[in-house]
Amino acid sequence: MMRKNKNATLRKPEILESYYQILIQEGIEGASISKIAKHMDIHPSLIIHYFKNKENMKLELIDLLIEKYKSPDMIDLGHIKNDEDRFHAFIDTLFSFDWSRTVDPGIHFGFYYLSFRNQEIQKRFKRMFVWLRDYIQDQLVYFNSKHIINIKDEKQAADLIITLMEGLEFHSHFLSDDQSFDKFSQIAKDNILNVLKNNGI
Amino acid sequence: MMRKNKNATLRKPEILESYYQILIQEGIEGASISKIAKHMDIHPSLIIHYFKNKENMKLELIDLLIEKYKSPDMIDLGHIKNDEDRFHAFIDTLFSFDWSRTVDPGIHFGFYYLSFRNQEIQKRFKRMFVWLRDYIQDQLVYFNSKHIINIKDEKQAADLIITLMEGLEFHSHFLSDDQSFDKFSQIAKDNILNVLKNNGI
DNA sequence: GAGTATTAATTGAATATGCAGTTATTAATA
DNA sequence: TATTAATAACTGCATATTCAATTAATACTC
Repeated sequence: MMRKNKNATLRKPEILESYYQILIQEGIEGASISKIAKHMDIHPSLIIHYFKNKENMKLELIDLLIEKYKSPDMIDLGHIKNDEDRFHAFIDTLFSFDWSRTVDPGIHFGFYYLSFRNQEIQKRFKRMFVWLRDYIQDQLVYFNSKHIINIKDEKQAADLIITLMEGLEFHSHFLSDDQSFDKFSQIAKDNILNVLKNNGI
Repeated sequence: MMRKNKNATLRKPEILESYYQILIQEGIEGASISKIAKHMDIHPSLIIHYFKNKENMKLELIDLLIEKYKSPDMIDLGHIKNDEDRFHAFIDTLFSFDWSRTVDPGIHFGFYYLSFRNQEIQKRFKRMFVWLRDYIQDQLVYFNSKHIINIKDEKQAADLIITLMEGLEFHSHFLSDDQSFDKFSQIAKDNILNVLKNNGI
């Protein structure tokens, strides 16, 4: 059996991808180094070789997933020239099923949970949420200046949007019967549009 | 050293309380049977004796915490006779720090997370959220009939309130600087009051 | 009410398993 | 040849759970 040697730039993403898959199947508690290794048909030590320890691997995966979440092609709406249209596309994207599922919600949740006890993980998520808030705020400032919306405090509005976005995740997980994400997301969107358009904040 | 024997009705809640404490300190991954036993100064086998296995113990703790969350003294506002006052007290309670912290948020989150992979846990939380939604809906129906609020769809309004409540938890965890829960909760409340009072849903 | 049988609570010791991580060795590559 | 990739074998440790033995509390009888 020929042994294929690869280097870190190839191997590390491969390992992280397998880690992610095992994570989906087995959860955080169940995703052990040996299971990942078995899934890749390599020796467990090789994973240690590349990441030194499990904690590092975990953090690198979180970094990767956050970058994936920030995925530019989803939120780049520059091709829509009409401001009103672009505004609606913007809101639609924020509350879209696709974007909320760029990362498996179970995994997302798991890492959120870990952030309560792990400062490094918390730091990363805080950074991500601040990035998101700032991004939304910037957009709102623009749309406000163009009188597409009518608000006084763009930062507060951005906060409210994030609150609704995250609450929606929750809600659709626990109160869903069937095709509920779209329905709930519509309620949330109607609400936020009402706020933004009619000087509600 | 005298050994004090207790019976199941005393011992089981004791164990669950210790489990909860260890859970806060060590997280779900770290809360092992032996750690719980050590904390109580009893033998690990005794825990198995009462709960048969760890999974059962987990489920029983979740049931206990959910009952705690439904704590009637916090949401029983019958003593407030004026409808308008009671309505505001109702909203204040839903978005209050105290209620959201009846259960340690880290633990709450941890079990939410487990519900993605554990059907039994998911069932319990779904039941809890349906209970909460129904409860809120009933209240809204009453306040609507008394013209304290003005809405068309009480169920949708209840859904939106839960979305905001849960989103608030999130938000305050990840976007907090200092005294932020109250501030964010105020934004959420202002928003929902605006919706409920002005026929926004 | 003393003594005894029964049941429940508790412990002790042991088991098998899986875990993350270490060290040493071999193979490929540049 | 030097460096990196990969494996192999192994360590120590913690885990949940089992089973048998022991102690305490309770119920029953004389």
